[in-house]
Amino acid sequence: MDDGSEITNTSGDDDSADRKHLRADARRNIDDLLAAAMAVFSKSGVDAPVREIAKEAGVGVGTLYRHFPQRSDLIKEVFRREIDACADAAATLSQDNAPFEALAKWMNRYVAFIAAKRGLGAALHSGDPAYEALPAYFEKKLRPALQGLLDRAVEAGEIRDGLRPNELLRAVASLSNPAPDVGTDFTDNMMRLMLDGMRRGAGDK
Amino acid sequence: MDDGSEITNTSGDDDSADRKHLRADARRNIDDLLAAAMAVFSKSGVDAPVREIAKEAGVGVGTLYRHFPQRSDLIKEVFRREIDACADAAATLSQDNAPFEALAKWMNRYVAFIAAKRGLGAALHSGDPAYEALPAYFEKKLRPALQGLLDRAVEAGEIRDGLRPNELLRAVASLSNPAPDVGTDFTDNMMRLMLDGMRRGAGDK
DNA sequence: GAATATATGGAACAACGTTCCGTTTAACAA
DNA sequence: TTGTTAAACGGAACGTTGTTCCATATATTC
Repeated sequence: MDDGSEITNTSGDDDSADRKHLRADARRNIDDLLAAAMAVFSKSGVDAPVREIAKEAGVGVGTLYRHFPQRSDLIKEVFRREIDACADAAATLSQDNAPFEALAKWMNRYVAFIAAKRGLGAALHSGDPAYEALPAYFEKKLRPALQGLLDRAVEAGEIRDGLRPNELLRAVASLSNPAPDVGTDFTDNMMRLMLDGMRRGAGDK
Repeated sequence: MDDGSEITNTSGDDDSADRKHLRADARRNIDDLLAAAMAVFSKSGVDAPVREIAKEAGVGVGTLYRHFPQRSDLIKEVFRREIDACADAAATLSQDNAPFEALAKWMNRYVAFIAAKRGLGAALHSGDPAYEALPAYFEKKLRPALQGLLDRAVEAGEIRDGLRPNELLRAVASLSNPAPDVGTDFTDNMMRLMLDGMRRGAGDK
């Protein structure tokens, strides 16, 4: 039943075990490549040429392919890290803000993450099996993060109960990938609308 | 205000005017190319190589590019024709069937059209300006077609009033582009559900 | 049937993802 | 420190893509 398409199976930090018996230059190059890929993707979209990423990282394409045998492996790893960062931000925001404030800030964080990824949606729906595991990872990490924020805001009586995190995530993802005919602040407006709608008693007169 | 990205402006058949002063072999090759493209797209998806289409049509790539200066021009023309055919089917179905039956059959026709186009969704959301005009053409041709079917079914008292054709079209398009984790008959099931829900008094007990 | 504008085919180009392999270098034992 | 060696490196080279170019072929017209 293992289709081999799971995202690098890192429950916690067991990839640092893999990294331990890597040569020092290899570890450094992997880090440089991921940083370069992140920069290039946000500048030129996920369709950016492999050579551009290698150049930005200051390594040859051979080195890139040694660590990421396929272009999609690099994309997946970058997204995995960004998803993790986005999920982790929930805890931090929750500590530093009032419940609803934390929720609102995290939603905007999520919007920024999705919106910055030009071409990600296209890649996900391309039918390429290399990306099949990404949506599952999205949900696995992001749903609990959002769930925690929702629970806290519900307990504080700031938003209403029964909101389904998966639906919110999907809705935001759709709204952040706007059609070409709508304005740029469309997403912001819809987000404000959604957040207002979530407030307790929003339906009352 | 003309952004030059409109779909070939064919109100009626004014492209046959263009075709008139084309050489006979050119006309024949254009037809062969469109037929070949249609066949290849449905067999290998819209990402199929240009050379494969040229070979299927029995012409050189030079000939293909003479008539369709960009790959996307060929794609757009194929879809324009299929959209037209789908819209025209509404009138035929309306004549040969009872109102609700015609509506149901047309919806399934639309589902088949969308589902057969592997990679179309990705192309539409790719951000490539070459495809920007397609959604508008979708709506322009398909909305009136569906509107007519809805009106007739409403007048016959078979479905309820107030259904918005744009929403139905968008919903069906989304449902026909299923995520990889759902089964193949997902779309059929959802379509049946929607059609049942449209029936007059579907909400009653 | 010649003259000519038009259309054709496929070699050639640039850019892409990916592979290959001669060279370099980090790691470790002596 | 030095020598040995497995690991990692860089970038030329390959195959496939979209697109361009132009010498050749062929409808069309008179």
